[in-house]
Amino acid sequence: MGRHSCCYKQKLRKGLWSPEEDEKLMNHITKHGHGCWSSVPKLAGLQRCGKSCRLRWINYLRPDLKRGAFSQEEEDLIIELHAVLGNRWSQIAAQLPGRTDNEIKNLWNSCIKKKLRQKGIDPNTHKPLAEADRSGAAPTISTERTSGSSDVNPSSTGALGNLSHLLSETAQSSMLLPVYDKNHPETPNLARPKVPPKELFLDQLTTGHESPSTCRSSGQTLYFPFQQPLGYSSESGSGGDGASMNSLWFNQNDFNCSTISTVMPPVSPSALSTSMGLNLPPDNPRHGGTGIGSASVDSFYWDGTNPSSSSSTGSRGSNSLGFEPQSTSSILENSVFPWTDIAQEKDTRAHLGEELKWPDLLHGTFAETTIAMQNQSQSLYDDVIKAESQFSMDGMCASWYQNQQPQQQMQAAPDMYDKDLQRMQVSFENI
DNA sequence: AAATACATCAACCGCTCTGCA
DNA sequence: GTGCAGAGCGGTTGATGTATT
Repeated sequence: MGRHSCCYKQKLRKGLWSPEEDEKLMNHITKHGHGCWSSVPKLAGLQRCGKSCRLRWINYLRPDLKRGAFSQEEEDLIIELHAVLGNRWSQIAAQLPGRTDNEIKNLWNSCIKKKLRQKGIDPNTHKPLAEADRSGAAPTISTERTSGSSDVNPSSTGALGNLSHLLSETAQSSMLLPVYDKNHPETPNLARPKVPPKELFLDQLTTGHESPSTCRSSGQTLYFPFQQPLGYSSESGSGGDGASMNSLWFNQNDFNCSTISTVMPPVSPSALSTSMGLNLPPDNPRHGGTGIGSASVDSFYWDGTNPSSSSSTGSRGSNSLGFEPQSTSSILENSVFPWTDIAQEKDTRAHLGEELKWPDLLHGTFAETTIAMQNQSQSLYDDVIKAESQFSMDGMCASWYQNQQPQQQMQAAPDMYDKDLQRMQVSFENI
C-alpha cells in the first residue's frame, strides 16, 4: 500500500481535513472552479493531492450536498436501485439528489445490508436468504473487482437476471424497451437519435430480431418512463422471517416492467396517470400495481410526436396506454417524486438538530437549509432533466428526444450507451 | 467508571476509463 | 496504435463516536 502516485512527488498531507484546508479549497473552487484537479492543491495552497481535493469537494464541501440522515424513502429507493444496478454507487447516487456515492455506499454497507438480512433478504441477490441458500448460488452481485466489478449477474438472480423471463413474458406485456437491430439499419439506434423513430416493442425482442443492446448507461442509469412501486417494506417490524415478512423481493418469476422501472423513482400508477398524462384503464387491475406480477403492461407507449393527446397514434389495441410527457415541473408538482417532501422535511429536521459541522459553518447551516429548500425544486428539476436526457427509447422518445434534447446531449448519446449495452448484450447471450 | 464491542463515516488505495498527443 | 495523465469509481481501512457489559 503505497502512497498514490500523485503524492510521491512531494510530501503531502493525508488524513482528515482541517477547517483551514477546507476553507482554502472552498475559496479556491468558489472563485475559480476546480478545473484540473491536479492543479487545484497547488493553486489553492494545499499540501494535498488533487485526488484528495476532488474527493473532499465531492463528498463534503459541495454546496448542493444534502446532509443529515437518509429518509426511509431514500433507503427504499437505494434498495430498489441496488437490485437493478448492483454496487454501482455513482449511478445510484445520481438518482438521489444531494447524496454522494460514498455516502450511499457507507449506508449500504453499514445499515441497509443489515436491515435486509434481518428481513431475511439476501442483500446481494435481493432474494430471500432461504431461497438463496437453497440455490447455492454465489452472490450474484459480486463485490470483487476481479469478477467484473459489481455488475448484476443476469444469468442467475437479481433484477436483470430476470430479464430472460421478462422477455418470455412479453406476449402479455408488450413493453417498450430500447432496442437495436443491427440487421435492420432503419431501426432507430438510440446511439444515433437522428434516425427516425420507430416503435419497437418487447415482444419483438422475443422474436430474436431485436437486441436490447442499445440500452446503455454510461456512468448513468437506464431509464424507463414508468414505474410501479416495489414492495420493499419501509418497516422491519415483521421480523426476520423471510416467509412472513411484508417485504417483497425480486423473484425470477415476478420480474416485469416494475422491476426494470425501479431505476425510476417510485411513482404510483395514479401519479403516472395524473402527472404524466398516462391514462390507466380504471378497471384493469394489471395496471393497478396491486403487487409484483400484476404490473404487466399492455402496449405501453409514449407518443412523443403528439404530447397533447393521450389517444394519439401508435397505440396498439383497445387497452393501449398512451401517455404524454409533461413538463418536469408538472411532474414534480404532481408528486411523481414522493420522497421529495419527506426527504426535505427530514433533512431539514436533521439540519436543525444535528451538530454543526465545519462546512456547515462555512456555508452557514441555517442559511443553507433555507437555500436548500428553495433550491430543492430546481435541483430536482435539473436531476430530472438529466434523467430525461439519459432516457431514450426507440419509437417512444426519438422524436420527443429530438425536440427536447440539446444538440450536445444528442451527440453525447452514442458514447453514453455503448458500455452497458455491451454488458447487456453479453448477458443476453448468456441467457 | 472503565473496557469492550459495535456502528458510522471520512478518506485512502488501486483500478479502469477516457481523452489526448 | 500506443503511452501517458487525469478523472472517476468501488472496495477497503482506520478513526471516531456510541452502546453495552
